[in-house]
Amino acid sequence: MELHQLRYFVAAAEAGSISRAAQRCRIAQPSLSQQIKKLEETLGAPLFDRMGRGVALTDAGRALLPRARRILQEVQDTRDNLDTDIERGSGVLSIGAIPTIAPYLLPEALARFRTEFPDSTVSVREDLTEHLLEALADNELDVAIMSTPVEHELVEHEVIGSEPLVVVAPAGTPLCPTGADPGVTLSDLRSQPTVTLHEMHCLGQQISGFCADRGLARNITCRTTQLATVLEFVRLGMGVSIVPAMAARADTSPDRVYLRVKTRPPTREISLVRRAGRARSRRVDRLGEIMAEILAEHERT
Amino acid sequence: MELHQLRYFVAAAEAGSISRAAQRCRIAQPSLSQQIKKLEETLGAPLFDRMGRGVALTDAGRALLPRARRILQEVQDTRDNLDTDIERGSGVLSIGAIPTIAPYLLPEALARFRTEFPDSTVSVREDLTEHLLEALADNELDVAIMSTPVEHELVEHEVIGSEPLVVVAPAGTPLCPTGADPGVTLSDLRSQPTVTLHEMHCLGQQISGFCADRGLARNITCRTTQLATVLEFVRLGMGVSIVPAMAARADTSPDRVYLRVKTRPPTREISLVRRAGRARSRRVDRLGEIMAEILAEHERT
DNA sequence: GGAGTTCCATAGGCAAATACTATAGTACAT
DNA sequence: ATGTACTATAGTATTTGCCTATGGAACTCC
Repeated sequence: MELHQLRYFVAAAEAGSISRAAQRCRIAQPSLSQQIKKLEETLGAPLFDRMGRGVALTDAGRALLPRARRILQEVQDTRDNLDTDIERGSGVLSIGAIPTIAPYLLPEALARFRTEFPDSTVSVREDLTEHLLEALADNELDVAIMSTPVEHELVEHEVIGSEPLVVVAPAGTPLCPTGADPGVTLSDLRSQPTVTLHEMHCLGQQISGFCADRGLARNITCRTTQLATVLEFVRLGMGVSIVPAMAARADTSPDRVYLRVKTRPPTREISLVRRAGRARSRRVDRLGEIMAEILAEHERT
Repeated sequence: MELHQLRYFVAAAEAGSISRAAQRCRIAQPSLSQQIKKLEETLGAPLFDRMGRGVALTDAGRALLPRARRILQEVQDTRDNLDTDIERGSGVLSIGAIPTIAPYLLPEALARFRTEFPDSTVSVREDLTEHLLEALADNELDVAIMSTPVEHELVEHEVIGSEPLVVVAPAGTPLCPTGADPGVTLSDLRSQPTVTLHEMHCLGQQISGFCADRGLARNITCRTTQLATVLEFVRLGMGVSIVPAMAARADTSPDRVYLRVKTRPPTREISLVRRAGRARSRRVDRLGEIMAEILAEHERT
């Protein structure tokens, strides 16, 4: 079954004549006859009654006609609307994000994104940096959001913002005696029991790095693989921790307090990562801008 | 844009590789490359990013993918379901009927028909016998319901029933003095003012024929082109008339009485008429059976 | 009723399009 | 740096669709 065969079939059905249909299709009559015949052979049923004067649909032809029209219409629609579809960002976009960013940045970003690209379907994958990089290299993802630096030859990144890491402590912690300035220094944590994120997360590694850099040997009592678990331990008074500011923003519990680091505050850099060599995607570009805006808003407040 | 190009495109998008897609499509890799290239040219946009290791969709490719899948699905559905569609009588059937039958027989017949062929679309044309015959000859109609005899070389008919013609008179007419037997003879009409249907209708001609046959010279006061108009004149006492029994059945007015003709009652024969040389249509056959059933029911009551 | 016209099917040739083999070029992996 | 995997290109073979010519059947007109 081929598209031109369907076209010829519909033309013949509408014209009631193979000759006239051939004229309208601007081909010779035998060509149209031949293609109709082929179509009948592939479908296994005669489509027309031939009778000297013109042709008339059989039951099979009557059944095929609306289907053929629909298929041809879909093809025409594709031709007509593909440019618009591209413009409007139709189709599936696969986005990756690391677990310490995804829940805090993606919902807001994708909400704004969807208002701009209502026809867009987004597929989100939440995974560790290294897995996301592999997925990008394998073209399974169109873009990923993660924290730089990243190490991968096939991948290129674009910094879209940064955010401070802050100290989280149980409410009523002796770390913040005065209400005037709730800041701390990292060395204030030396005496504190500490809950920390597993170093499988890049954030866990970054935090370890900051502490080592500043000569802080932490008293780690617990190491978990989810930020949500870290926060729950903190709430229960098991210790303090260091978490990204976006996690602090999202926290509504009265049982935890967040303290900024006064001197040399640690930060992490957030980047949009793409497979090198791929054409720019309007939607990916725009998603990066949206996330940059959100991070900038965070920084201002 | 061709179906095999869409197939190759979808295969390449799903495989993420032109080589693997070619394997799955059981063609050589350069052939698939070439067809993708042609598709890109006709659409005016690159569909893939090529990068040594596999291919990845561009914005245009992402937009095309769902449309291509839909088209291919429609084609597959057509292959898979055409036989079922034929069986179930899908598609448009064009039916003709003369005006003195259509309103009395078609609604009931098509109601039953639709319960048997719910996917069927029916197009009804109401016209005079000669026009219907032309339409049949031109294959504009699949079948027509009319009163035999019909004169046309290209057409064949099948009698599906017959019905008596009855006398209609204003309520309180002196024609039926006794309640015991409401029948009349045609010669009873001799003294009556008469309303009659125009002879453009075959029924009008048939009635004239009957009267002439029986030596009845009518006193025609009015000649109209619609049975409904005839009946209205009768209601107002302008005269009596002769109408088909199916019109009597449909009449609920208390202002008219219907009287059967006792001796040599006139009847008309009702037939299913088709273009000669066309393959039998299950739906047309069944429609004829349904109408025959209805006419038989009429006769019994 | 017969000649002419119209229409569809078949046959054979031609051109275009598609598929194949071979190979070059590029990116990635070891 | 070499080898492997993948895509693109070139050239050839084959298929396929379209064309012209023609035959046969049906309808029309005289």
